[in-house]
Amino acid sequence: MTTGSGYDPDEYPRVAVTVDLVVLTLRDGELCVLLVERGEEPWRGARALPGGFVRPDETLDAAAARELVEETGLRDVPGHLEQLRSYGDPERDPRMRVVSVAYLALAPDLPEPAAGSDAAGASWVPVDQASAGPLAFDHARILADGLERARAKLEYTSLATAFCPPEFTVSDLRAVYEAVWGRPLDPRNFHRKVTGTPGLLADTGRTRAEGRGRPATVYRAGPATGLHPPLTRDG
Amino acid sequence: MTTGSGYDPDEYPRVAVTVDLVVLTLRDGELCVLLVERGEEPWRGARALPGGFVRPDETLDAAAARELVEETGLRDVPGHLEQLRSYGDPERDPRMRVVSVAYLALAPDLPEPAAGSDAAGASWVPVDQASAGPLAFDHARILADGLERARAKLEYTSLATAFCPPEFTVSDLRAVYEAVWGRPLDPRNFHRKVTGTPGLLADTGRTRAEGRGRPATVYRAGPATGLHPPLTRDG
DNA sequence: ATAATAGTGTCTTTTAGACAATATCAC
DNA sequence: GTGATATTGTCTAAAAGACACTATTAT
Repeated sequence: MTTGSGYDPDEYPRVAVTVDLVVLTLRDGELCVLLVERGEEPWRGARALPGGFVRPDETLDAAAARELVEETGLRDVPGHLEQLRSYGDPERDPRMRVVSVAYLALAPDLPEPAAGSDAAGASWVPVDQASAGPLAFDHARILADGLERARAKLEYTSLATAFCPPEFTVSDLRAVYEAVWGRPLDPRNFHRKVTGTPGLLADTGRTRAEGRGRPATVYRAGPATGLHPPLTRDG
Repeated sequence: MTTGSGYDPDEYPRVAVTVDLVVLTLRDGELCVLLVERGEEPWRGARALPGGFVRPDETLDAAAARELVEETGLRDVPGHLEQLRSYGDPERDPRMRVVSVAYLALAPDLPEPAAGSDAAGASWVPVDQASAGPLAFDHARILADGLERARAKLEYTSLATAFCPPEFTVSDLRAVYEAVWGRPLDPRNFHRKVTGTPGLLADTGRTRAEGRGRPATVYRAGPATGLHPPLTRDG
């Protein structure tokens, strides 16, 4: 907005603004996205990203945070939430002009949305399956953009810790990278890398035994937000 | 958009959607941004980013491209145009709820907008000055986000060539990096780096003498879009 | 003991960055 | 010639990636 000559709100076309969410989590070492099943036309029965209208006095970030809480059925969703990009092709929704501001959320392993709650109908779907099957509207494109953003940001930020619970081991963190990037990493080089990045990990002084093998040191996320130098996914 | 139960368009608040442009160019080796002076309230007399309403049957990208042409007064604007992010705080425009989808445009040295044209009132302002002085609405924030995006993308993409005319020398390209990052780079290491990146530069076989010194080889932008490995600005 | 996972050390290759040296122009 | 810019080469330090090796657990 703008230079333009005076305008009357009524001159301008009605546009609806929504937020759509790409919510990613790790379940059993697999990267999953939260999808809902549409109960009505258009795209009745198809899977879609969760989302909804932005309310009159709400910021875009607040609308995304509200939808995230509503659709997961959790009071407080830990992790990370950031704006992804906006989608506004005139024909993306056949009912009216809808501009959607998409958000990317990353969360640690969350429970399956409860059947009785508002979040019923939402479920975690492995991203490979979600990307293959059809999705409502332009949500396949939004999901692809969200995945690419997540994959890229793991390279040069500490974002992977958003997929972990408050306390985690280096192996937990490596499992995040392997799931998001879809390829195995060398445990020894990975360990040296992340423990050698100042401020990334805060040692709790404790260890945790997970079945066989030497117990792993337990860390919390440190204050660092960037990775210098970055981890690389191409290799 | 989503899951929700049926809705009537009239239930939802009227929202205006605009595009705002952060148009960057190099003038005399200085990074400049295109600003307009507002002729009316609110923010009458203040400088603002160019922008305008998205038309009913227009994609967001098309609206941004149209505004770019209108505000520069050029038929065809070379360079690069990409979506930056959206801004939708309820109070960002006192007149009504306005969600702005910001775009980032990078262009080679463009002429001063002609006084008689539609683009009159627009002018190129050095970014240091634009960032310092007040801007209308939340445009200071949008400008800062655009600059950060441009600075970051020079590291790992071939975007710098968008600031150059179709044919350019390695020195021209280096001048882009130095202007955008605001720091000098070693000409020798820079030369080795960019000429050694496959697909970044296409040799025209010609050279060009610019005053004193050995004539430089003239290149065109090659097919490569990414830089592997990246150039680094912290270094 | 054996298998499994955690963590350390070592080596090679690649790259960044500093900077010497050479090439080709204007003057 | 001198001075300026372009381009190539050389050296050092840092980092990536491969992988041997040690540490600590369960069985």
